Amino acid sequence: MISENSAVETDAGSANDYIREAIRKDLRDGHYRNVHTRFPPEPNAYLHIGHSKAIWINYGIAQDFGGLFNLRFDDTNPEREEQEFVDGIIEDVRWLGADWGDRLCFASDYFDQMYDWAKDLIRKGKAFVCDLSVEELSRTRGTLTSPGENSPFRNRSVEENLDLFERMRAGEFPDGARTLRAKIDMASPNLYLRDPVMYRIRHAEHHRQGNKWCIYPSYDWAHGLEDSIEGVTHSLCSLEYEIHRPLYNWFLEELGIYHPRQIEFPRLKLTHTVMSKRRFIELVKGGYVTGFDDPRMPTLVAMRRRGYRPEAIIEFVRRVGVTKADSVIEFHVLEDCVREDLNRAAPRVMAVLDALKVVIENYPENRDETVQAVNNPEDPLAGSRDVPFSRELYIEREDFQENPQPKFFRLAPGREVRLRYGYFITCVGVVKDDDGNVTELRCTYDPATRGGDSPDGRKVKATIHWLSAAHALPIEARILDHLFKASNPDDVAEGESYLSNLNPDSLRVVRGFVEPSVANAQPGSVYQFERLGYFCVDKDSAPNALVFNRTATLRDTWAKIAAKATPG
RNA sequence: UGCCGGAUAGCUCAAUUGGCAGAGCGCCUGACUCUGGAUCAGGAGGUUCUAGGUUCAAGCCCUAGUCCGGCAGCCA
Repeated sequence: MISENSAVETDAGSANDYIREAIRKDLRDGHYRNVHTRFPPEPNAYLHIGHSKAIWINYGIAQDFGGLFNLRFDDTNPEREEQEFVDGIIEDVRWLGADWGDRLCFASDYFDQMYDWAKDLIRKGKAFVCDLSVEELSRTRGTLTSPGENSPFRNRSVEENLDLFERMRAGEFPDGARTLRAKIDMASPNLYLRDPVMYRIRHAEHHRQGNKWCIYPSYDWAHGLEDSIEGVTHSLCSLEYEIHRPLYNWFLEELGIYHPRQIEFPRLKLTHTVMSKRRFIELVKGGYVTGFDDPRMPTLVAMRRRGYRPEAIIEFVRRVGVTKADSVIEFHVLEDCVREDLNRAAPRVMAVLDALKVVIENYPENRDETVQAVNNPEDPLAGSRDVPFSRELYIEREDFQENPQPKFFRLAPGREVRLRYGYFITCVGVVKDDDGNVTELRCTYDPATRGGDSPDGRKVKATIHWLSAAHALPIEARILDHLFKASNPDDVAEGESYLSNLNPDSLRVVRGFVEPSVANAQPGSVYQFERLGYFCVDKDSAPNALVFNRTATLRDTWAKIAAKATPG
């Protein structure tokens, strides 16, 4: 149980923002005795990264104040909603770590109560049945700068309204024939107060209610009621509902029922992506991505598939914080959170994505051995593993330059480097094909440097990753980049759509190799391929055909050094 | 020619009641290192949108502007 005092005295965490501030004041002033929030998605799409902000704010605040959090499906429009999305959303919210206890709620469960309350409003003379068509209603609503006009049906008697409303519910009228409207003020500067629609007729099957109803409540009518019924204290929603708040309050006041407080916050916006259901569908239908869970999409299913962990997403929304300013966050902030999380958690493994063969000339032909490799230098408990070593190896083509540029410290003719956890090797020869392409390196190794240390104390300037060619497992690596090349996909020339900003290189498929220790890795497992980045086993992966998504790159300081060293 | 909201470092955000404008990321420099990663240390970076006003004192309060965003579904 939440006592009055415990709620007030609870340390609201390190986060301090205008919402928490307002809640603290409400508790201090005795407006509410506890804190109860909710996340109310409509089950008409998969959740995206933007929703994680709403979840974090609602759940995080409930947590901070020792309060309760509900997961509620705002399923008031049967034409858009499906069970598939209910299931998907539940999975996503749980994955993020929000805990709604036994309070999994559905707005549609309150339809009876809402209907009764609507009749109360009719009896009070505060609602009426209107016969205007969509077009007529739109025309008489007025504009942003001019008042609307009263509906000719505005002064129907209570009896007539009640009768008509009951017949609406009974299914006597076709879709769109009539609506129930609140009677407020057609001259209000706030358009949402100009006799808003409370019920519309929709002869449609609801994913939970079946055909029980043919009238459905509108968002404005339903939402405050849902909050009130559930005992929500603070209804935290995004900024576009700010202008709806007077209406939210009006319904609760006219009904005289328990009155939660609505507070708004700005939506999360990210560069290099889009965040609307309509566009998700366009991207999928147009074949620009493979589905809602394509790892390039900003949906949570996609990010999960890509290897992002909930810890990283929570950290991201925490960093973004809560303010009233509407803003766009750089995508790299998210990536930085992902890197920070994975650096801590991901086991290291060696993989070569652009293989160059190396033959160790002084290593016996028929021998192989194993060397010990540390699984995660950030985590002493992660232990170590055996990695096979033999005469023929693969290294990254990029780790060799025949004519090394300034500040390039890796392999070059005559130069010695360390094979990570292996031996020091020196390049003694370069084999080329007829076109002059390097096809193979001839090297020697120093047996005394086994494990990577030289007994004579000599240093090498670089350590590179490698694979024993005979033991390496072939993999497909999907190198992912921003879906849109422009920071703002809507930044396009006249007549063009955001689709012209699609990044043609957002997916590059590469054939590479990985060490045998990951042979049985399950989809979802994330590794750091040493020096290459973080990679996650994709769901398309099979035991003999491993597929990895590149979750994120490492911070690439070499790219900066190379750029500086290159003239021009 | 409406209503509502916003504007502080490159970006995202802080700044008790009006009381020395700070942090994270990014950037630069250095240290260290068996990932050119990570980590650590240091540094640069501000006319707090503009113009007035109140005050001992203004990012904060007042006035007038400027710019940006949202709003005219029987969507949520």
